[in-house]
Amino acid sequence: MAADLAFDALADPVRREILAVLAEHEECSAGELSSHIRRVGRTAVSSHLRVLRTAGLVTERRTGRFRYYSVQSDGPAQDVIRLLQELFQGSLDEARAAVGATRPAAAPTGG
Amino acid sequence: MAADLAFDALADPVRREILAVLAEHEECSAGELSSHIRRVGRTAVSSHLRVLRTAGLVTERRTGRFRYYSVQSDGPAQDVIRLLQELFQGSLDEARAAVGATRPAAAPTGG
DNA sequence: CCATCGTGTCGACAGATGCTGACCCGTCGA
DNA sequence: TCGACGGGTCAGCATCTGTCGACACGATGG
Repeated sequence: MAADLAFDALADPVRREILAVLAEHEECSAGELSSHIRRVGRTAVSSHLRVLRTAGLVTERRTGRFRYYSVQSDGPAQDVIRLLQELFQGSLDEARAAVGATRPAAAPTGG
Repeated sequence: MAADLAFDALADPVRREILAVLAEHEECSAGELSSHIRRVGRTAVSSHLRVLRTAGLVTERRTGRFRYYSVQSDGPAQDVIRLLQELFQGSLDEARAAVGATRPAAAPTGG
């Protein structure tokens, strides 16, 4: 299950920090990211970025010699959230129906 | 943040399996749990149970020489779900209002 | 009281993971 | 073409974590 990779990727605090930075700035280059994440070096950030990409939690956009990363909301991330809701809010059908939008990709909303 | 422990606890597939069993059976003794989780021994299950308890994802109820475990939906589990929604569905105000009881970013109880 | 059962905990070991410095590749500017 | 810069990858090292076997402890039953 793709969610496996995602859960694993989300377990690391540095990776969650990267995700948080990305969530705020919409899009960041690898260098910008490592500037924000001062607790570890550029190499480490690069490694984490790879893990996040493999897990399908972020997407990469290459432009010239820069690589811009951004959060990928649809896909594994949604699987994780849904799985968690099933586990901890097992009878939240109503809530899920209410939020409706929790549907994965295939939506007209550009990503 | 309490969610840190929870994220860490959720990263292990065996622990997620334990949670899944608990979600289905409502409540299980340690022995029952290790019967369902055949992939690892009783000792390992016990260790995982400790991690899950420390993370606040399950609760223990002692009766005689048995210990019954069950999912603890409120607490860290909700923090995790909320954090994930902020990260990946940043503008889910409507959804949060629908499921109710959730506060917007601004970090609630300092923790 | 003693045997047995249900469980948690300890010590040891193997495999996984994160961090860093060094190195290689591709792009941009002179 | 050459140098500078952005950025990924590799090898090495320290540490963490999962798993198991053995053992300790409280509870139940004869």
